[in-house]
Amino acid sequence: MSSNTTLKQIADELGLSAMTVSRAINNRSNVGKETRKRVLGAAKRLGYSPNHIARSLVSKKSFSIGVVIPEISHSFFPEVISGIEEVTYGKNYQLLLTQSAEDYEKEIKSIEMLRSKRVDGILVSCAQTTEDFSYYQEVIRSGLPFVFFDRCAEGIGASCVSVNDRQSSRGITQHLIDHGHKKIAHLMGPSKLSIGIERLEGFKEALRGSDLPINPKWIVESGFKEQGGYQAMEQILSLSPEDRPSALVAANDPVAIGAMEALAENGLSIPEDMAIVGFSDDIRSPLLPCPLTTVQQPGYQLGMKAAEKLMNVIDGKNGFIENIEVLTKNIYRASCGC
Amino acid sequence: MSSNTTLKQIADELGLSAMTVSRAINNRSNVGKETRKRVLGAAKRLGYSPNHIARSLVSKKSFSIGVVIPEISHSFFPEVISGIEEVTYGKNYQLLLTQSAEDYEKEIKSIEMLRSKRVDGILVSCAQTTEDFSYYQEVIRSGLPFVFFDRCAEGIGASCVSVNDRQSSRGITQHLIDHGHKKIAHLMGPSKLSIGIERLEGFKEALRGSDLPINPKWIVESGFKEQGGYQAMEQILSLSPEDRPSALVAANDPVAIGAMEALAENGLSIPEDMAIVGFSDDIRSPLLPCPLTTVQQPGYQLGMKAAEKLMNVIDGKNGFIENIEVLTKNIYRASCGC
DNA sequence: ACCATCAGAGTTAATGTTAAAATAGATTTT
DNA sequence: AAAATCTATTTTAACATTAACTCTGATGGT
Repeated sequence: MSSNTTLKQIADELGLSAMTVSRAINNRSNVGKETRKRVLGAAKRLGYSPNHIARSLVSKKSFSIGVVIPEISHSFFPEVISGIEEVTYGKNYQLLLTQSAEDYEKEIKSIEMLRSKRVDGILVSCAQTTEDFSYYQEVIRSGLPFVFFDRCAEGIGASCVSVNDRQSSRGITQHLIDHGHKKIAHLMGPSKLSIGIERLEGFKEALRGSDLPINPKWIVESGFKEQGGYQAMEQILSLSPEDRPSALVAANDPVAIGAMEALAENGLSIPEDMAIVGFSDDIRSPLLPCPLTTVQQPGYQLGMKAAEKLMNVIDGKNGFIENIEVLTKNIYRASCGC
Repeated sequence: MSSNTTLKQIADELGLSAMTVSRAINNRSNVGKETRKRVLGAAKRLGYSPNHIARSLVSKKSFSIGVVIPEISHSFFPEVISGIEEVTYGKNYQLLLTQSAEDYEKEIKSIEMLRSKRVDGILVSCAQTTEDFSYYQEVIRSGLPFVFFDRCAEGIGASCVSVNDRQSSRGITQHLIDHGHKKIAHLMGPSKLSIGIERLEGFKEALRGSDLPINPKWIVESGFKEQGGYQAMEQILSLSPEDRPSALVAANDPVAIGAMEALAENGLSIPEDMAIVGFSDDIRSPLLPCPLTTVQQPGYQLGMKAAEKLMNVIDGKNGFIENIEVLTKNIYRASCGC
């Protein structure tokens, strides 16, 4: 931190007390007109910048909020961050952004540091590898405002803002059923995260609703990235042809894209040999060789809702624990057979 | 900020002074073995989290650095942020991320707040609309470590990390010339930013090098977004057919994509009626109806270099002002005629 | 002429932490 | 046995700001 002008320096220069200078600069009452003018002049001349750190120490308010995300360069998260920023900027908060890189250890270390920096609240989207939520619980119990978004841990005392995963998953699966598919697979997300569980449940609900078989061999954990999708698809393709599904619900678009690569390498065509639907409407999805049918998640809106909820918790108004769902929209392209 | 355990509380509980507790927790010398054990135990039990704000006030070091970018959801910037994070995380710094939304006012307000929060340094990529650099100069003069990346203001006393814009622009323009084009247009970036100027200069150098005409009507300012590209293209298409260029160098890929839309709407085909090259290798570029030839910018690497330079300035080692260039790579696809 | 009121200041103390100096007791050196 | 050294600890002050109180002199009403 570079050397900076202080209130005291301005005060000495003008023969005033620090308190009067503070009052003048913060536009409080009980400062003479002429005095205020002199103070503001000196502040400008000396390039005064109020020391927010000292201010925070006194006020116990940092006007920073921590944001923990798994990967910045996954097109969905920048959208969410934009939404968060939109809300927090309006309330004069700034974002301390940390990336977990899908690594639980790094996630914990980041949260610990954010807490140490006395952020006024934290927004977290869990890493793929997160399975132990005890540290979260400790933080939440300490009273630090805490809201999950997109990838949530449920039942540990924090609100969660996500899309209506179960319903959306059921809906997009139903769409494949409507196309006449009876053998449908699911490349599922991490089984410890709500998002993984909910999408799986929605998938199962749709199958059950149409009395279709739920084949455990057709449910493969794939994570959230292209490579996971590729590997999961290979696993499914290793089944004998008559044992193979005819359609596939992927945990998200990157996974679907990975799966498509595996199919292409095996000379199979979409949607004839295998219909595919994704989740998240990646920026690439409409441009793929076979454009991907998917569930559009309003990332920007989700970010806004999460930030609004956190602001409410911080302000102590409507800070109760709740699950907020943002509604998705199906985008029908060619990969489902439409 | 939620109520938190303090050193003093731990000290009182154990009948020690705050200083001893501080030393125990920070693993300093001159603390008895047994005492240290008791302190660490109590700290854990009480859920102690060191108050980084108080620490910063004393040490004049916040271990936060400010990052100001124009748009988070432009695929290039998340890459850069990842690179920055990679470097800063290793040195225990965290990122205060702010988005200017291409708005100069917001940019200034953000920097002012970052300065107030006493970040240890600032990384800035200028907004499109930034034309007045006097506030930057004031900040730089105040001694706050400051590094520009990607979109720089030159000659105002700060280092700049960018790609070799001029050379790259010359190279990709040359490629169009090699394809036999003689009438080449340029949709240029903002004329106040180094990136806009350098790419224009590189473009001109290539034309001059082959004794081709530089037609002012074929140089249109387009900003950095799809819409700007669309509008600029329309302007060029309003020229009489014999007055039109046969090829186009866009300021970046989004601009090229906007231009392609305008061409498609006018029933013109790429690359037959108009060859196009872009800049930045957007994630969409390989997937376009006519895949876009472009210049790949190593965003992650650029972010790393920028962060490393800033760390050096902060540490006072090799903090001299310099322009660092990260090298690009041409990606040849169909849009140039290849 | 007296008291109440009020604007425009100043003073003190507090925020949580750490650097630097001081102290007390034990151990070693001379 | 006195002096020097060392270890474990406490004390004091400082970081920049602000809340809460206090002080001073002017104004105004009776």
